[in-house]
Amino acid sequence: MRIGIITTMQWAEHADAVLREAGHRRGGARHAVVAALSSQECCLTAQELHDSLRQSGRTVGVASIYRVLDLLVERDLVERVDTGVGSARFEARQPSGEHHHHLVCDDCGKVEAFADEALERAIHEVEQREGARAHHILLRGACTECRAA
Amino acid sequence: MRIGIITTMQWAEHADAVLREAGHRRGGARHAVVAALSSQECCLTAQELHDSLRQSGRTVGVASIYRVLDLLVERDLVERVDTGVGSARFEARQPSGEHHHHLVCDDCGKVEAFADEALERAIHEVEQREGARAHHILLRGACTECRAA
DNA sequence: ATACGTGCAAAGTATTTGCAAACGG
DNA sequence: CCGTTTGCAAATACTTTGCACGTAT
Repeated sequence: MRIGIITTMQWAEHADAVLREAGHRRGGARHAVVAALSSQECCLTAQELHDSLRQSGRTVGVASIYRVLDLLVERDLVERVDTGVGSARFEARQPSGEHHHHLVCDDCGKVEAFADEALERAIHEVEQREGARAHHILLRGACTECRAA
Repeated sequence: MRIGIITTMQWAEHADAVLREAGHRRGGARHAVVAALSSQECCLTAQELHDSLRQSGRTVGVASIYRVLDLLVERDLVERVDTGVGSARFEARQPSGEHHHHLVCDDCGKVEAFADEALERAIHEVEQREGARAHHILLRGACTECRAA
C-alpha cells in the first residue's frame, strides 16, 4: 500500500517539484502559500489564506496569493471550489487522486466535506465517457451546526 | 407516464403559482425573466438574460434580473450554477426532479450539459445520508468543439 | 546579470443596495 | 390605497492588472 500514496505533508514538495520543472522560480510568496495550503484539510478562500499568513508573521500581498493560486490551479496542483456563496475556495489536490467533495450550508454558508466511494466510481465512469479530466460535486443543505440549532 | 411530469412549458406557470402563494406580486420584470428562463434548455448568466430580454423588446434593469433570480433560487425554482469561469449561471428547475449537470471547457469556458442515471442514483443516496436538499456536479475538460480542434 | 516573482495601488467585473417612482392586488 | 416591485445610479465585493522593485538562479 505504499506505492502511489503521497501524504499531505508531501504535497508541498510535490507542488514545488512540478513548478520547478516547469521553469518557475520559488519566491517567498509562493512558498508561504504552498505551505499554508499543505497544512490545511479543507478549502480556503484567498482572504483566509491572506489572514492566516499574516497571523503567522508572513504577510503576502493579496495579488500574489491570487497569482500563486492561478498557477497551482493551472498545473492541477490545487482545486478551485466555487460554492456561489462568498469567494472562491482552494484546496490542495492529492496526486493519489484521493479527495472529497463539499456541502454548502444554505443557512450560514459554511462548507463541510464529505466523501463516498460509490459516488466516486459512478462519476469516474461519466468522466471517462465525457472525456473530462476532473469533477467536483456540491451538495446544498444545512450544515451540522445549523441542523442542530 | 403522465403523473408527476411537468414540461418546460409548464414551469413558468408553476413558478408563478409558487410565488403567488408566497405572497409575491407579479410585476413585468419578473414575468419577463420567468418567460425567458422557461424557454431555455440550459443555464444562462444574468447578462445573457438581460441581453436576450432587450432583444425581444422588453428591457429589464439588471438589478431586477438579479432580484428575480434570487427569489427564484430561494424558492428552489431555479438552480444556480457556479462554474468559476465568468459569472454565475441560472436554469429552471423542473419540479419532476429531472435535471442534468454541466461540463465546463478548460479551454474556452463554454458550458455543456450531460446526464447519467447511475450517477443520479449514487448521489441521491449520499444526499439522503448527508441530509442535503440538492446537489450539482461539475465536470472539467474540453468541450466537443475544443476537442475537435 | 537578467528575467521572473512580488507588493502596492489602481482598474475591472460581477453583484448588491438605496431610493423614489410605478404598479398590482 | 398600501406595500411590493422596478429602474437607475451608487456602492460593494472580489479578482486582475500595471508598474517599479526585489531576488532566485
